[in-house]
Amino acid sequence: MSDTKQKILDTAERLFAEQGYSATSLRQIIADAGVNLAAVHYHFGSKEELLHEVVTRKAAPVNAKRLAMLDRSEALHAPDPPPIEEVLHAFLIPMAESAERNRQFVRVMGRIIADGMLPTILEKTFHDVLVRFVSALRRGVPDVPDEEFRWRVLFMQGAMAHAMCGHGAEGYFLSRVEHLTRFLVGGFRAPAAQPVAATDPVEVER
Amino acid sequence: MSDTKQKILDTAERLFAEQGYSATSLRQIIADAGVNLAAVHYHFGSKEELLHEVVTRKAAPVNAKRLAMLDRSEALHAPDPPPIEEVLHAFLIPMAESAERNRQFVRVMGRIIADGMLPTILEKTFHDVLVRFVSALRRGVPDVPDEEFRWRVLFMQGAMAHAMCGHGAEGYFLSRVEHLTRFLVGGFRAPAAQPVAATDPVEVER
DNA sequence: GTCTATACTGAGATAGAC
DNA sequence: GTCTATCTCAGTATAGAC
Repeated sequence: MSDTKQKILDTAERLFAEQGYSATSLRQIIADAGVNLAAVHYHFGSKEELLHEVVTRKAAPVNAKRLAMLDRSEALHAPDPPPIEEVLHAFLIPMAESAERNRQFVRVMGRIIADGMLPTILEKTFHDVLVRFVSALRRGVPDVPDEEFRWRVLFMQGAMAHAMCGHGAEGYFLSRVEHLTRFLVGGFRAPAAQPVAATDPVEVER
Repeated sequence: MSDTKQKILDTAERLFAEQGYSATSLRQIIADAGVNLAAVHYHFGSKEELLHEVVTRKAAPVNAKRLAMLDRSEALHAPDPPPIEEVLHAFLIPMAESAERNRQFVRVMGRIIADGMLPTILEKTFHDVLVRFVSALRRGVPDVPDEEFRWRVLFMQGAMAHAMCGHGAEGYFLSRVEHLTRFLVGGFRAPAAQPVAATDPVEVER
């Protein structure tokens, strides 16, 4: 990789982590990196593609570790599905460990979410991983109907996103994983389609 | 309210719902509304303030209904805390009903979240409501330690945010409320601070 | 008080010379 | 591959008409 490209990537990662994606202009990046503005578009095409490369460069090893942990967990319990605690751990712990080693990465991710770039980046970088983990979770809660399960996956994504960028994104990420896992396990294992509020007087009245 | 101001608000709400906040330029709004660019800054001061007024105009009655439902629920169960199912319903149902009547509002909210404007808008518009509901929830799960509870509130916010803007934001919002309530109740009532994965072989190995 | 016309600054993107 | 110059479009600010 050319020296120019490397400098752009490193500088962009630092500034995105410090200020967020939208708040960081290409002109600031190229000034700090000491390169020319057009070099960004030559090497990356656009600001969004630059962000994409910043993310994937760090996310790739995390995702590899996630899949490795999931593989082991599935092999260990085969032919039964692994308990969803383990599935969630396999997803969350590699990210948390990366966060301890490289504080900047998780901050970039948090900033992406806060900047609303999540859907674009998420689909490009995490699609394959998500598919694997969602199907593992699916096998772990066989009693939950399909539609309910799909909703719960969506709720889980929201909870994870907030967990990552929430206030105090500095502190011990591994302890946060424990909190989050307990919460998600409770949510996924909750009884499905029970008329929870059938006798709810507040609701009946409306 | 002046006709110009009204036209700007209506047009902005429609375009924000259709395209999102960042993707909608002030120039597009004023072109569609048939007013002058400077009128926006005269009446609202900035694009962000315009969004703020678009949101509060619709959110105010929703929040009022939320608090009314919570009041009734608390009075009904006093001196005991209301079950968290009812608290969550009191929060979610008014928004869902508003969504059925005015599809555009919930789409604006979803777009705000997707655009990352959530923290700013949320604090300004929903702060008081959030305080009331969080303390009601707190009383509903007395066994959960404080720190764990605070995390769960954060996870809940994330799940709610995703639930609102998630794919299929068109369909029956009220059924979505039921799915979400069950998930959140499960998460909040999950056993706290249990070493879920203490014997997790995948984790022990690291 | 309201609104119009216009100018200012900074953003991302691009064409073309070297 | 790299860089200069330029383009378009954004949000914002101001002067002044009614």
